[in-house]
This record gives sequence, C-alpha cells and structure tokens, in this order.
Amino acid sequence: MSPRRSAAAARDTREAIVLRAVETASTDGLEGLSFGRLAQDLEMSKAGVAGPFGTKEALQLAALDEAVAVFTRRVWEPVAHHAPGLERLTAIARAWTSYLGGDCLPGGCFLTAAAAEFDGRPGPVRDSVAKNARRWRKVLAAEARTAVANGELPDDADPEQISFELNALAAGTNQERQLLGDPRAAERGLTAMLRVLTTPANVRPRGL
Amino acid sequence: MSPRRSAAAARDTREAIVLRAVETASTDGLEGLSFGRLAQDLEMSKAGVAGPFGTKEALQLAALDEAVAVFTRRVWEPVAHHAPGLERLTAIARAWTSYLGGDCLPGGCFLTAAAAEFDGRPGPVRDSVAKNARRWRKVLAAEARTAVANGELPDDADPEQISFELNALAAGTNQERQLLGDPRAAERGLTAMLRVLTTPANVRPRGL
DNA sequence: CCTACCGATCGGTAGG
DNA sequence: CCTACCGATCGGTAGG
Repeated sequence: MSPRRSAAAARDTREAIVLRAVETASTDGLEGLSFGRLAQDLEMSKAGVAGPFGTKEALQLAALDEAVAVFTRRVWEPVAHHAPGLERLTAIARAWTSYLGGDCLPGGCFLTAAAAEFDGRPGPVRDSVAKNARRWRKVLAAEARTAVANGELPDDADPEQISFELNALAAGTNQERQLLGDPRAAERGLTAMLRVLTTPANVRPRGL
Repeated sequence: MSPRRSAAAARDTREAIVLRAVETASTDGLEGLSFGRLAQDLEMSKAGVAGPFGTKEALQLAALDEAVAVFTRRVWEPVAHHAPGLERLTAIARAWTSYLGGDCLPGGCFLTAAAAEFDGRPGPVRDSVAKNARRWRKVLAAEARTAVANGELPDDADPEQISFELNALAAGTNQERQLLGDPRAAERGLTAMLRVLTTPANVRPRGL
C-alpha cells in the first residue's frame, strides 16, 4: 500500500528541482531562474524541469515556499520552546542573526532578496513575499505585546515599532554580510537587536 | 566655440536613456534592463540605445551612477550646510527617511534594491554598488565620530555601529514602504534613527 | 521524463 | 542614430 513508485519518484524530482532553484535564486534572483539553466545543472531535459511546475511563476512560488520552510526550521523552531515574550524575542534575535551570519545559502537571505526584488512589481510572487513578510512581522509584534503584558518591556513600548526595527536590522545584517563581506555582521545585528529589546523606542525622543 | 551640435545631441540622447533606465531598473532590477525594451519606451532603434554604452553592463553602471547622483542631491546636499556631528546626523535622518517615504522612483530606493540584487554576484556592477555603499557608510561613521568628539554622543559610542544601524533602518524603511505599503514607514524609520542617535549601542546590554 | 519544436526576445555587431 | 542581421536563450508545448 506504499505510494506507487512513479508518484514517489515524481515527488523526489520536484524536490530536487526546487532545492536547486532556491540555491540559484539566492544569487541570481527569482527572475533569474530559467528552466534551461536548471536543466543543465540537474542534467535533465528542459521539459523535464518545466513539467512539474508548468510555468516559471509556479516554480518561483515553489522556491519561495521552500525558502520560507528553511527559515522557519532555522529561526523559529529552535526558539519555540522558549517562554513567550522577552525571552523568546531574545532567542529569536540570536537565532536570526546567527542564521544571517552563517552560509547556508550562497547569496544570503533568500527572503530579504526576494522582498527587494519584487517590492516594485505586482503579481502572485510579490503577493506571496508580502504575505510571508507580514506573517513574520505579526509573530514578532505578538511576542513584543506579550513582553509588555508581562512587564518585561515598558507599558508604552510599541510592539509594531519593535517588529519593524528587528526586521530592518535583519535586512541590514544581511547586506553587511553579503555586500560588504563584514564577518562581524551578525554580531553588529545582534547588538542592535538586543538594544531594541532593552530600550525600545516608544515616543519620539524629545528635542530632536 | 560652442560644442558641436552632434556632440551635444549625443549627450542629450545618452542622458535620456540613462534616466529611463533608472526608472525601469527601480522596478525590474538592473538585470531586468534590456536595450530592446528601452528602445520601445523611448521610440528609438535598439542599436541607437545600445550604441552610446556598448554593453549592457556599461548601461547598468551608468544607471547606478545616476541613482547615486540623485541620492546625493536629495539626501546629502540639503544637509551639507548643517554643523558636522549630531546636528548633521539628525538632519540626514530626516532627509533620508523623507526621501524613502516619498515617491521619486516607482520601485523605491534604487540603491537598496541594487545592493540586494548584486550582493551575491561578482563583477563590476557589484563592485560599484559596494564602493558606493562603503562610501556612504564612511560618511555616516565620520559624522558619528565628530559627534563623539564634540561630546554630543557618549565617549564609548561606536561610530561604525551607528553607521551600520542607520543604514539597516533605511533598508527596512524602504521595505516597509514598498513591499508592505505602509504610509507610516518614513515615520517609523525616523523614530528608530533618532533613538539610535539618542541612546546608541556601544557595549552589549548586560544580562542578555 | 524525453526529443523536437514554436515564436519571441536577448546582447551585440556590420554597414551605412 | 538607422536597418538588418547574427547565434543564443527564453518560456512554453506537442507528442510520445
């Protein structure tokens, strides 16, 4: 009663294509993907690569889903056992910057790159990028809200602002690492994130 | 003794192509530029567009230079008359976030997008993007160093860290505006930047 | 999952 | 700055 061999083989093929697509897109962008080049890399026919997806857009969406799954596995799952609130936020800061400072993908954080690539273009790929970005931002804001409720952050701390700043610092950490090649990128990012969690901006500082 | 008519006309043509290229690349990326499409947009022949540049890479570099010039005009020049140090840094934060929150380009901050697009690829375009990024980062760090020397920031504030954080927050502001469509993006970015300038991270906060 | 093909577009050049 | 062209590659499909 195991799945028919051909169905399992088809799944494996699809998975191999998606993994390679994520790698390629991390350096060349999602728009830089092509069936022909993937076929060469995987030593398959072009039609064999295109078949499981039908369109380039479907391939891009599949690669994006895979990248989200990797991010979840590398950043969210390791911190899920921490207590909600400030403790978990701190754990996220550590896991996230460590992820950005590592070299799991040749071109750096896929999701940051995809956000920049599609932020000016309409369509399903952009919609998916935006949806995932919003989802993660909501996770961060919810943790910040819990931290305020727990008295771990000041009553007037703004959870949305904290979420915004953590996200910005992650994007900056990725740029520091990938474009400028700074090995201290992760450390700089973590220092900044921890300060956001220590002295969060609520109201605009006076006199500036 | 005025320049020959044909030379002046050639300069105008080149300029028109570059301006259109910056616009196109702000949404589609520098790699998304093509002589053929620019020719259609400008109602010229493809060879007429390619001629003044020779290669696509030369066109990309010209578009990048133009975007840097726009950034300088919009962010640096308006603050150059301010006193060096904290006052000028604060003015930069205002001009920068205002620039990012405006809509001078359809696809948002060209330089942030180019950084993300080329951070994983070798070549002259990446080198130019990195060189410009480094140059701006040095300007920011120098201002922070002056602020420390003036006693406007704590003695142990780290100018490089301040430069890193301001840059990260700019990238985050651009993403907030372009991808998530948040009209408060500029305000959030400014709030965060001003806090960096008010309570800069120097050493890692204790106990985290 | 393959071969073979479609029309379109790519970067670039010859020649004027 | 134009027409006309080059070989290569694109996304996608027919048919098996």
